[in-house]
Amino acid sequence: MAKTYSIRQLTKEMGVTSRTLRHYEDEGLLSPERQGLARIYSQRDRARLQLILRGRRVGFSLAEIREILDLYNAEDHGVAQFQHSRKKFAERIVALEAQRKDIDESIAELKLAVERADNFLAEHHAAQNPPRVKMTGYSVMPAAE
Amino acid sequence: MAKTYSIRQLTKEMGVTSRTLRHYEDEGLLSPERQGLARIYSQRDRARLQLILRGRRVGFSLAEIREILDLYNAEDHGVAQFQHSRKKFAERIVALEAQRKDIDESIAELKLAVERADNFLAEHHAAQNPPRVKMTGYSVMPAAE
DNA sequence: GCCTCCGTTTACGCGAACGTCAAGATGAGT
DNA sequence: ACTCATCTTGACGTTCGCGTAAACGGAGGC
Repeated sequence: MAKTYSIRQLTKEMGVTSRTLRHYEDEGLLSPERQGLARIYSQRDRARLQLILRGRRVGFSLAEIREILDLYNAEDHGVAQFQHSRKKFAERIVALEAQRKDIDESIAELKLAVERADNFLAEHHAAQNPPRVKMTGYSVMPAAE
Repeated sequence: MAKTYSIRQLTKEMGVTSRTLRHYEDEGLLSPERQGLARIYSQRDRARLQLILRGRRVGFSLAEIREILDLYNAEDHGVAQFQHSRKKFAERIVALEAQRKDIDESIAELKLAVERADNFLAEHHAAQNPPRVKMTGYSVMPAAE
């Protein structure tokens, strides 16, 4: 028999609440089997959940995630549908690459900020009780553009 | 005289509405000067706005952005404050790097999906009117884990 | 004087993504 | 049979990030 999961198991493993899983079900992102009332999650459900959560972490809305999942999930497609899917996927890729650029830039800026803090702390390590200090040189903002 | 911007100019340049700028001001993210009632945005305001918008694109909440901006912006810090800032910045960097990993994985998966679509379309290009086709091999989901 | 922009404040509204009760079903253990 | 944990289905509440009127204030052109 294929391995299955209770709702509790899955919430603990994935770090979400049961409410979240039910919400995803309401939104059509998951559709676990039932044993009576209880939900029984399959490996496939678990895999979908992982995709959903990663989608969320990269900023997709649940509606967007559902769309992607539907495109993946289709069992019965014509050529036109495949072309449509391909196009959608390609669009997502472009958006994600732009987002990665934003992230890289943010990281670079934060690293600069860390460096400046380190410099400051190094300077004022020997000095005892530096009572108050004005920011030197670099103004309030990192250089824009 | 340093260059300044009206609210309209800034909205057009940045692709946001005036409501958004006022909202950021309400939230303490911007504080443009005034000429009477009218807002006058400086270069610094513009730079901050760019940071805000990029922050939003990478998934920061306005509260988080304000915190980062405040850390940047402080004019008068003690050693303890600098240490605190440094720590916060470092945490953000770690989070962003994790996020970049998620993005890279998402991109990789979407590229696979595009490839599969291309394969399908190549196969069924010569064939006329492929009426209906079942997904072959790869199941509903990409391999989990 | 009046129109037309561009700007302002105040404030209610909204969709997304859940949180948070309330009230009950179901099975396992004693 | 009783308790207990774990599940269920509503259904209203909350936070965030603005959208969207409503109502008004100058400044410039005709």
